[in-house]
Amino acid sequence: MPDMPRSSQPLAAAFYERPADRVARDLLGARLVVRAPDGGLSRYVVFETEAYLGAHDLACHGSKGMTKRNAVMFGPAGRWYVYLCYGMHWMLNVVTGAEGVPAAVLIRGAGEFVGPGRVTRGLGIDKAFDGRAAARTTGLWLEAGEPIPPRAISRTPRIGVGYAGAWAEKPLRFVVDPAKLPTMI
DNA sequence: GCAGTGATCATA
DNA sequence: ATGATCACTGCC
Repeated sequence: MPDMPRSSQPLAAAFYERPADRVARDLLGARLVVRAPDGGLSRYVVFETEAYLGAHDLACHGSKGMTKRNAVMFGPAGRWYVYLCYGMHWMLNVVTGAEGVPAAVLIRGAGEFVGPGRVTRGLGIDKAFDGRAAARTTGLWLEAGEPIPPRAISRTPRIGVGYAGAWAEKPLRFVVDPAKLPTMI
C-alpha cells in the first residue's frame, strides 16, 4: 500500500489567509474534493477561478457592505460562500484573507465542469454548504495538486461584472491553458 | 441574441 | 409590499 501522498491533505488555513488574487492563482491545479453520501470521494482539478478582493473592489459583493447573504465573506478564511445567481445557479466561493475583509475566490471550472453553475450542479453543491468550512468535516474541501507552470496560466477580466466600472477590467480571472501544460501520460 | 428563474436587497 | 438586480446557462 503506497503512502498517503501529502497532496491529499486539505489545504491549511494559512493557504486561504492571503489576498484573494494569490489564492485564486494558487488554486489552479488544486483538487476540489466532495464526499458522497456513501463515503466515496470524487476529485476535480480546478482550472478556472476569479478573485474578489475586498470592500474596495466594486465587483465584490462585500463592496456594498455586509448583508445577510454576504456575511460569510467577512468572516474567517477557508469557509465556503455559496449563493444563488439568476434564480438558478449556485456559485461556489472560498473566503480568503483576514477576518473582516470581504474577499473570496469563485471556482469557475473544475474537472469536466466548465462554468461556475455547472460545477455546483455537477457536484450537488447548494446553499447547504454556505458558511461551512472547506474541510473534511463538511464533506467538501480542497487539496493541493500538481503545480501549474506560470506559462500555462492566462489572466483575463472577470466574467459578468460589467457594472463594476474600472474594476471590471482588472485581470482577476485565472485560467489554465491545457495546451501549455507539460505533456501528461 | 435573449428568456428563464427566484432569492436578495433597497425603498416605502 | 414591491420592483430591480443578478460573479449564469441553454437554446433560438
